[in-house]
Amino acid sequence: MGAKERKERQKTEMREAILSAALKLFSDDGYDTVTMRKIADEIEYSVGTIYLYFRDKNEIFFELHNRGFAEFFQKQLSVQNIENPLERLTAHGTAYIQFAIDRPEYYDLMFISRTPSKEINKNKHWTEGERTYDLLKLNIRQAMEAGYFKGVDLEVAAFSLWSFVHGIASLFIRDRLMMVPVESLKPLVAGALKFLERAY
Amino acid sequence: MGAKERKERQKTEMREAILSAALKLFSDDGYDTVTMRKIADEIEYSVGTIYLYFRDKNEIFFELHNRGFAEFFQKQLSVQNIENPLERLTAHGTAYIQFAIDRPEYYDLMFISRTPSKEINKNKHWTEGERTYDLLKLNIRQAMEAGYFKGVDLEVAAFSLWSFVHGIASLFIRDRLMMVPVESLKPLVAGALKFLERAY
DNA sequence: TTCCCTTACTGAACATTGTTAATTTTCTGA
DNA sequence: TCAGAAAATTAACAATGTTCAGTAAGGGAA
Repeated sequence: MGAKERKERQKTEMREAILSAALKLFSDDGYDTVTMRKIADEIEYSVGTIYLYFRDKNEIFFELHNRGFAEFFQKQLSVQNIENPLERLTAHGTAYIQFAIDRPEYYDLMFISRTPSKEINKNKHWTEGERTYDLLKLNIRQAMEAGYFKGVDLEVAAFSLWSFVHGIASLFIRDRLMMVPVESLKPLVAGALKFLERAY
Repeated sequence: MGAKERKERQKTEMREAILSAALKLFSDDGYDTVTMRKIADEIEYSVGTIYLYFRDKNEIFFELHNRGFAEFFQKQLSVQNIENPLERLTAHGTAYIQFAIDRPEYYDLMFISRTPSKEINKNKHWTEGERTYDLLKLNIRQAMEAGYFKGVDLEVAAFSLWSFVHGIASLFIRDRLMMVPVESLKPLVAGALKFLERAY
């Protein structure tokens, strides 16, 4: 009598297949070259079928945005075992930027593209973004307890640190660093993170 | 015998008209809603005509990008009379962010959108961006002479400061600041700039 | 097994986009 | 005035997201 359950399972499997296909295309050539027809070809169904599982293209990209965050959050957590709060914060920043470099399409979708922000604006609540922000605040709070950020408001510190790493990541991803030679990018980023420590 | 000259003038006037029309549409509803046909309607010519004056849509947006920079550079220069290097740098940052808030579409086109970066990549040289970057470096150098940024590399400092303000601007423009209430945005930005001063 | 209703899927069609090229209109200089 | 050049138009093309009438498949009851 598991007919209903099987139906459910098939439904999620199909959604899964669509998302995987979209992700594949998207990682290969960037998300603005992904078309509904290409996705349909990839899963070997017709275009119309996709619309039985997703309201529209935005919804697909919003789901991919969520997957990006899942992977991102893993990476973020991997530095949490570092004892020294200062070191941990900088490692946190490095991991952030490294994610942007390794997974530029994901980063773009999560923090730059307008595509998912329309979806986000509907519920007026960006769960994934907030979770990341909270982790950052946690690490800053612990650094504060260790004597850093004297006289600095927690919100201000979190906003500043996030803006800083996001600025680096998004200038890189959207190709606005032509004036710095590629080979000096890495030391520049490391230097910038060291520089920011002076404000801690 | 000024026929040739008149032709030239008419040509630039037409380009001008097209750019103005594009700018109008673009400021009203955002650049991704601007279509060639809407521009054509606006200037009361047919679509094809636009292609006699611009190679393609990218070229139009690249020109708008240049205009954005002209306005931007004006604003940037307006803080150059401030004597104190520290104050001047922070005013520089404030002016940067204020431009992004006042002219979000321009800022987006100049520093975020992929549209003009394709055009930029052709000559492999981003004149407008470099000019801005040089002004920033000038101000940092003068702050260094006044004793700030001890032991910091000029390139690192410039990269850091730019990333910082760009991070703020682009998170704002691309709607990724849902977790901060609108009313606290202004003090947050001011606080962030003050916070960064600690690293100077 | 057979029948029928629900569910799943298809694919042609639509409107909108940037871009092109053949055609028509306008201008210009002898 | 008129032929050649320049400017402008318009229909067309391919690609896009999305919809919907039609077709196929599935599954429970007789």
